[in-house]
Amino acid sequence: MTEHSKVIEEYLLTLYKLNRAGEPAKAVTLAKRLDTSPPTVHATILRMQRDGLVNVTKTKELALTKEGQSIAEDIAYRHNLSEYFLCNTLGIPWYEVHQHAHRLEHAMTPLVVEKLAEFLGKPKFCPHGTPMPGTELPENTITLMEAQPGMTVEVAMIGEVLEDSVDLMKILHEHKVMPGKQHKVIEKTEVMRSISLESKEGPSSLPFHVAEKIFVIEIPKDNKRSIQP
Amino acid sequence: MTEHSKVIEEYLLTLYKLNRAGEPAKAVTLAKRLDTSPPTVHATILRMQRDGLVNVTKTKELALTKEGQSIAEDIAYRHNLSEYFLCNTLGIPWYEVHQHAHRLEHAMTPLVVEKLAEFLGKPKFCPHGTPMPGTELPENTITLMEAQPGMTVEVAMIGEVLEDSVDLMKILHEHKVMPGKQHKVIEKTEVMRSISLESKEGPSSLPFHVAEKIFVIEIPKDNKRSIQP
DNA sequence: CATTGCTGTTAGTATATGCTAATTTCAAAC
DNA sequence: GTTTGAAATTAGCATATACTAACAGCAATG
Repeated sequence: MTEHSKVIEEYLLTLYKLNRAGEPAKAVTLAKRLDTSPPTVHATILRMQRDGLVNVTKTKELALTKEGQSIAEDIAYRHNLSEYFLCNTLGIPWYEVHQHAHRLEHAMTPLVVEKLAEFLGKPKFCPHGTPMPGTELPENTITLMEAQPGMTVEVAMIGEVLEDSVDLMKILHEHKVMPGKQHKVIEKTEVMRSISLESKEGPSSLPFHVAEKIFVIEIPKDNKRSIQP
Repeated sequence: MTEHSKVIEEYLLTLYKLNRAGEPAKAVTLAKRLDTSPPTVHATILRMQRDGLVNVTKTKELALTKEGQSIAEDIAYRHNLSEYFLCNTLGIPWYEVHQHAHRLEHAMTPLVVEKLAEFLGKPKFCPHGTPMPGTELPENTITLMEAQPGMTVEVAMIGEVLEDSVDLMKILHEHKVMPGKQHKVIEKTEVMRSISLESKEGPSSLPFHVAEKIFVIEIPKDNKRSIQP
């Protein structure tokens, strides 16, 4: 487990997140996510292959090697732990922590990670509800897109893709669309391509492409208890 | 105040520390401190001049510009704040924190710095006793080299140069030569080129070149109160 | 004053990371 | 099956950061 540059760590983390989101890990996707030109991505992937971090399949899919996977999980952990710290210890709003954690995740030594995890009480989820590597969302998690009108749902996780836009995150925050909060699904209108919700804090409306990236758990009507602590 | 690379930040911080230690800031010194070849240092300094971070005097002294100085102070602050956090919040031994802070100092956004400072209660000194930029050691601070046999002194600061050697730091720790601890100066032997001390925890002996980098305050015999909290 | 030696500088390379423009490849669509 | 368009790749270039080897400059020293 050699030391890798910030750039390589970013590539690894992005591939890891694509995998978890079930999206195909191709070079173009990386280029878009990382806002980098395709030739640059190409060159970087060559180096990563050379260094045994990824394999490229015949269909040009990028697959993390054992080593690549393990490093990626480590980075994801550092990222999520940082977010948890920034939010719960320093009091930085949950919808802003991503960008700051993005810097810290590459600067934490193993000892710092270990001590920080202990200090925080070994949290299992980041403030966006993303499970730390090794932890999974409950089996019955669905996307908000899959929720039916009439259902009451509790937000479990805000998909990591959404974290990149602070503006969007802030809107989610204002409408209390955040982990642990419950909302009732009012309707899904094809014309508007949006879903309307209703919560204690008031009504809100989310476009389909956002709803697809929000993960929720149905709360049976006779039991309104929160699931994720 | 543009964004600067880790490398440039390191150069700035090193120049800042040389200034504070009263050592001449020449290219060779940088090369030694940063463990980098002279040509590399040369090239980097050219870029730093180009970017308005340093000026080179006729005598080849490197002087930070206003901007360079202000960035350097910022980095020093992030470094010291990180050390304080790692030591006092996470419980990492004071003699080990330097290396870990060394990574973090380049990864903290202004908001994180601000919130962390608040969380820690705006400390004025790092665990080695180094004052944060804007703060100074007491006027009557002297180096351990300057202390005379018979004096009782309280350690105020372990010079930053010493922090680079964890082994040395560990030894200082074992002999309780650390900020806030009192020691009695027993003798200075030219032959051994070392100073012997005596504290509640027992005797110790420090070579001159180390004693030169340890800053202490004389404690009058009729008043054994600690000075720096 | 000439020599010695540290310091600074040039020359020549190497690698990682980035770009644009141009070209190739390949599968999907007509 | 040929066309077409996205994806991958190649070519050519730029910058920051590193190195070694060689050389220049200048002050201290004999």
